[in-house]
Amino acid sequence: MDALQKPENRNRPIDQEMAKAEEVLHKVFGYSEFRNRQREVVNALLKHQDVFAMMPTGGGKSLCYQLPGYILNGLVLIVSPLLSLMEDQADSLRRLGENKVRTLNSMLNPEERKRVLSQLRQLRFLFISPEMIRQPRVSRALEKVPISLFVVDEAHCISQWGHEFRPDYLHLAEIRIRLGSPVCLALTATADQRVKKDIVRYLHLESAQQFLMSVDRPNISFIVLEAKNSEDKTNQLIELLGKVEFPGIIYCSGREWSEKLSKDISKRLGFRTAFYHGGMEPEDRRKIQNQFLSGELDILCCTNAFGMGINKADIRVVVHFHYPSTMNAYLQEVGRAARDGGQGLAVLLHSPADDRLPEAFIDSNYPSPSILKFALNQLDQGEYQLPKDSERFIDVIRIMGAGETAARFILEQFITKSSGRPVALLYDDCIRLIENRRSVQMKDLARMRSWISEKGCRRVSCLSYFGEKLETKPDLCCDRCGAKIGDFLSHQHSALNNSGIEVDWKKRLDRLLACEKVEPDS
DNA sequence: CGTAACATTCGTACGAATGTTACGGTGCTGTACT
Repeated sequence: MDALQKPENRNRPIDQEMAKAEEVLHKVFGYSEFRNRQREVVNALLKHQDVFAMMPTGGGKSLCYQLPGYILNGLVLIVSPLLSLMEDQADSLRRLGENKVRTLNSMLNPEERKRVLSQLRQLRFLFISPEMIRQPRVSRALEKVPISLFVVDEAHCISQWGHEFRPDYLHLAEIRIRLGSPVCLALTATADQRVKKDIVRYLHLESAQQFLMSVDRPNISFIVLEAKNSEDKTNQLIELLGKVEFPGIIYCSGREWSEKLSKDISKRLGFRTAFYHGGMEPEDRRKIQNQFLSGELDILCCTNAFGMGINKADIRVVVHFHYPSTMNAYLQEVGRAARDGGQGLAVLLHSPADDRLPEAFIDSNYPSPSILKFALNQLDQGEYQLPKDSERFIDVIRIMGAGETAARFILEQFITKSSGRPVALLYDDCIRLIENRRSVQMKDLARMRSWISEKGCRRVSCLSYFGEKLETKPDLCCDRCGAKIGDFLSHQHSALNNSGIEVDWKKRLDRLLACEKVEPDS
């Protein structure tokens, strides 16, 4: 214990608070001691200080807001990006015996929502989306209730999604002020310099205590493989997967690719595979996710839809069949490997043809100048009653050729910036904003690309981007430091005889049968 | 960039060959319809 610590809070001596925290840690959570920097985070929150914490997934982030919920007076409000994540987190609290926990989202019918809003004073934890919390009816109800802690889980979403994809993320600071500026806790596993800056800026965390653990994962090795085209990449992938340990995740940039690779791997290697992307039904996504988590799948082929909130300790390999457009996203995805402390492998397959796709994604976030001009004029002339007609507006703009994100971007700009200003000025603002944002995203993309063609140590280069220095280099660091696929040969393949045919027929049969179940048509 | 779906062109005047264009990723929400 910190016996020398000064009692900094007059009403509640801090050591007494922390003694209480220890007690809750044992009695409610059943842990004998704090892990990582949980103690410091909890201590700061109990002293009513804002906290920005960066900890690896599985490092015990949830406890940082759960525990203070049992000591502070008032509601712990947790802003969470995904419905499934909210439900999972609420369930895990219920499993601890907590019944004063609710979620507030579109899965509830109107009566259930009303009931939750009328019960706020009796609750300890409320999970909510950034979109829901921004609704006037909801924020008005929350204003009337004492909020002990304003938690933003997966806070990198502010930077990664807030500017274009989910603009409500950029309005959390306003909401926080409206709720009486409660103590704020921002949590994430991965934040590069720019993401950190955005989190601080858009949550008003300038004076927050920062507990930032290193993003370095010494037990994950980095390898980049060059390929001529996608056929070459597929072959290299199959060859690779035939050698290394699983389970593994293959990230690709298209839904169709995830399905195709899943079928190819299953056909050519007999592995238990499945695919996962945003175009699937929620039940199917849940089913596949559970199968992967419980070890019923060897390989999961997916888009970037998969992974947030996923905590599977024994993932051995993460392959990027296409590369993401930021180092932050890359490290986030790679960081899902080897949480158990065993050896992990991150392989990026690169072919020249891949280089256009990320730019196409960036561009699809914004409308063309002509569509922007047309849309703003329509809105300005009152062609649409907002918010009633917003979906009709989105549809019209999409038919003109803009993506949904681009269409919503226009609407968001109009709603937040138009009041009483000439539409021409708003147009100029939008053009300037688009240029700025595009250049920021292109810089991130350029950084990602330069990492791929990096001649020096990939770990050193990656860490420097996150503002860190490499302390000690692991033996199997990266391809530039001499690591090769051959260093990661699976023990499971010692069961292969010289002809390459697996001897363990029972295992092989199990796998083939499982494939039938996952993909009945192949 | 690569692919697929559609359009145009050629001559085998209705099916094959070639040309053009659109698309690619992440999720919340409310409301009106079946």
